Amino acid sequence: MYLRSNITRLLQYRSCLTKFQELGFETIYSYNLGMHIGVSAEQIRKDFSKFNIRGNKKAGYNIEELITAINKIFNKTSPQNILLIGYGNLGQSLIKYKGFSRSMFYIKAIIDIDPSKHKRKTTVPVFPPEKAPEIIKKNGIKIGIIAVPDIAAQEICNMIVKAGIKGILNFSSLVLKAPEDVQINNINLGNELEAIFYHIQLKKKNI
Amino acid sequence: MYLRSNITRLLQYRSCLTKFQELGFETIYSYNLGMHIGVSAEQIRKDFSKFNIRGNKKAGYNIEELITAINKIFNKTSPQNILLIGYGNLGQSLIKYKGFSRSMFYIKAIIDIDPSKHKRKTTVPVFPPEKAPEIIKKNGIKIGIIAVPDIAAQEICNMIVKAGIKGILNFSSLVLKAPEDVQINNINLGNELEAIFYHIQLKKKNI
DNA sequence: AACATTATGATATATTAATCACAATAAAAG
DNA sequence: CTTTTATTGTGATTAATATATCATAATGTT
Repeated sequence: MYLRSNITRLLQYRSCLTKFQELGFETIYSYNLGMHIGVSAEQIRKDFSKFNIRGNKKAGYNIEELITAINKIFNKTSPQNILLIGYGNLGQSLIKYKGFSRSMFYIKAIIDIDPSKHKRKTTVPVFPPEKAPEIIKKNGIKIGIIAVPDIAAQEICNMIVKAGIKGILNFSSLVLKAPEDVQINNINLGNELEAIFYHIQLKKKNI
Repeated sequence: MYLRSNITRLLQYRSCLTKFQELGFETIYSYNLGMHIGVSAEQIRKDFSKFNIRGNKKAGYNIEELITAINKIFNKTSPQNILLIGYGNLGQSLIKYKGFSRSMFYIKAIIDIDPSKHKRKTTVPVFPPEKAPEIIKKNGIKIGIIAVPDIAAQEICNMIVKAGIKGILNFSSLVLKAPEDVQINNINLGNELEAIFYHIQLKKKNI
């Protein structure tokens, strides 16, 4: 399957490189990295080349420089604030998940329609939907995480996009409609399992 | 972007169809469904055709039959047990997430290396890693969710694959190596945000 | 009989990756 | 210092995959 884009690969390279760095390596060859990620050495070099990352002929790539260069591509210069919409099971899980802050993304505020949640003492404040535009504009928030039931997802999407959101991580199972300049990535945990299960059965039959 | 596979689309069709069904519709035309999902009518019909789903000329497709047919493709005849490995922040979030059971996937057992977690009173029992093979075999578990730190992911993967796991939902940021017949899907929440952020900046520059 | 829609083939286009090829060059070896 | 060598950098070509478009026969409904 051809589902990996070059920027997905870059992120994979980075985590692999971090691993090598922790193991004490200082340089790495394209061939070596490719082996570990499962792509060809040429692919590795072309990806780097495309982003103007240069190696040292005969000596390969300096791992620390590589990681720095990749970080620069993703512009991790300043922390980014995010808005979480939906404080149900999934939303609460996401708040507890520490992986975002590792990547310098911070959930600045939460939006939920349930008034009882606005009064709760939480580390991140919870607001009603009508407050969303104000919060987005005041904090210059560019990314929203949609973790509301399907039925409410498109409406919320429209609202936050109108308020200035340019990127959405969508956990609903709907295909959200938004202007071209809004980047939407979808994650559906249930669907992932269904797809895995489907492929398992397919492979079973193929034998 | 060409990142949608036909089975991903089928799942999208299903959630869209459910929405239409809730709104009281009984039939739908390929053109109509396509509009809502963002693909062409021909694409819709070809996807259905590939899986031997037939519509009614002039009258379109019966929504209920479509949903049933899609469910059949994903073989939702019996609930599937899953093994969760890693009971840290992410793992605990996944346990609380109710979306899996909606898709008839149930987390049967949890594996974690921390002994203090084995004694905790949890709805799903927590076992040490060495128990994993036994649990997998005894329950005929085919799918595992890897939610452990990167450093431990490959080792865990090897162990559960050896014990009979055929599908893995991998939340670590490593590219896991496993035999061809093991289906691995990757989710990395931090990377998703980074990718979104990257695209936002890209689009900003393009204007 | 008219018509709208499905079903499907054929063709074209786009995207991505794999493969081959080879010049350039820094490092290592002699 | 010169030669050798391994690796990068990159173009060209091919292949694989996915999607878009066009075309048209088949057919159930009106």
